[in-house]
Amino acid sequence: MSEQPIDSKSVTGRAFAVLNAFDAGHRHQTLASLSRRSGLPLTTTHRLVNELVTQGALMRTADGSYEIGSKIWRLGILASLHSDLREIALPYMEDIYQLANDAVQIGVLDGIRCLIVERIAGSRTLEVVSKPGARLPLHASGVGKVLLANGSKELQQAALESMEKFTGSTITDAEVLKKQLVAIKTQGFAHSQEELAIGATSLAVPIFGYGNKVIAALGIVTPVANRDIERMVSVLKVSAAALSRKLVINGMGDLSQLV
Amino acid sequence: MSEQPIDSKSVTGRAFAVLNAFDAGHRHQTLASLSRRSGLPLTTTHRLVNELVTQGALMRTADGSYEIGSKIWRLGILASLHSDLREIALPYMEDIYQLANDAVQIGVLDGIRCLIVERIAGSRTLEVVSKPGARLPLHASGVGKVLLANGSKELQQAALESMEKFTGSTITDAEVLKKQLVAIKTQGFAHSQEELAIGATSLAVPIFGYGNKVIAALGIVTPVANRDIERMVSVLKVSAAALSRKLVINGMGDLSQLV
DNA sequence: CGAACAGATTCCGCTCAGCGGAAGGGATGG
DNA sequence: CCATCCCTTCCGCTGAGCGGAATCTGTTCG
Repeated sequence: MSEQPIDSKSVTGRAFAVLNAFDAGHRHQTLASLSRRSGLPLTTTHRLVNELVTQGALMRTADGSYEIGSKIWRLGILASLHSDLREIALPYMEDIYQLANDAVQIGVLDGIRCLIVERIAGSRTLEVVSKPGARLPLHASGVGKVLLANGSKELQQAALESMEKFTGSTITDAEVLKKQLVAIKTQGFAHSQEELAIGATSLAVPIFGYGNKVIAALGIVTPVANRDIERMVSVLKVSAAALSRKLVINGMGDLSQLV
Repeated sequence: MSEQPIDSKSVTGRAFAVLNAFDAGHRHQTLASLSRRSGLPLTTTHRLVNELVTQGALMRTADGSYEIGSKIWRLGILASLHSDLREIALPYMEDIYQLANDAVQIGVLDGIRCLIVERIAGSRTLEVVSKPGARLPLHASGVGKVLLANGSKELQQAALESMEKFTGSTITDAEVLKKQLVAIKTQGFAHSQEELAIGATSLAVPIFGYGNKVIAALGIVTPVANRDIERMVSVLKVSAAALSRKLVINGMGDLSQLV
């Protein structure tokens, strides 16, 4: 919520302080707002913003506010995190979607959160809780749990220390979660029932890279929990296995693109 | 191909000169390559690149080369060009995909090209000719023709002057194309048969914004031309109409996000 | 195996681009 | 009509950024 800890030393640092003022909840901002959120003097912000606009990194909308420009978007899709994964994974995700008609998503580890890198959903699927770019908590989402269960000791410890409560079903007891993580690792899938949002149940399985290291998680989100879990887990596992193989073949078995 | 015309005046200008050195064909680059393509001295590039890496705008891969970092990607998906359109359009695209099983894509006008902003395709659809971020020629693609047919006189003139030949079927005669554009505008759909790539036929219809202004194009790409065109055009038109309405309702009837 | 090359990195003194306080417009609204 | 908020322009000071030169590393030749 508050000011970002920026190093306003270099110009690029300042420029990115401005850009970092944008997030999912602040996609349109006024100059003054950018100044406040970036912690930079208004005049400096003004100059930087103008420069960023001429570069196409920012856009001025009709109402005078600013938003991220198409240049940044076009650069962003070149990031292998997105580009490579998407190209390879989307077809498999489509196939799952055809079967399940639920939202299908892929997440990777990003700090102690799960970054949703790709997601598809039709018009009949439930409201979006997690769009691409969203960073879900590890302890309260299907994809998050998969990554957590296969993560390092340090990661687990860090995650277990900060378990925010989202719904009545959110697990906040470290011991309970620990047991679940063990089960998830042995059974090969995670289940989250309204732990992040009411009315959203999710199922997720790991995606493997080089040396069978877990590099991402593939999951679905269902409005209600009345699905045949066994069957869906099988479907997910089959897809994940095929996807894993393809990723490794295409030299993408690493994906250490975590900020 | 050659050096970009950059204004290396401001630091941001230089920084973006470096970033602009990346494109779909140059996703991984060495420092020297970046220096060459950006037109900046090696030392300067070196310093800028290091700063961009600390900002998370660039990433250094295992082999020492650089690529676009996740920070840029995360910022990019905040661009309304992507975010808004995607959120609203994807469900409709899914529905079309379910019916047709062909690649479905949406493009907007970007200079004298058609920028693919969203695209979905399953594992059984044909090889990717146009991923998101791709900039297709207006005269040789379904979506492009739709935008061109509904574009300004100036746009048409500019486009008609630079008609590159891609396949044997690519239209390069301005008069022939002009006639087609008239037909496209009256009939409300465009058809392109192997004009951009062999084995790729596309069908596209306009998406309307405020005041029935054409703001984007919705199209499908089929491996072969043996489809029932009439039927698919109907499906596309129905979806485009619903999508158009929804876009206007959600205040996105403008989309003048063209570089 | 040493020469020649291409890329990456560190160093450093000069200078001009960037800085931001101050002041001057517009809007909105009480 | 004054108060408040946001945006924009102006301008003199200064240190951040600049890039040539030198060094280091790894690769490809004859």
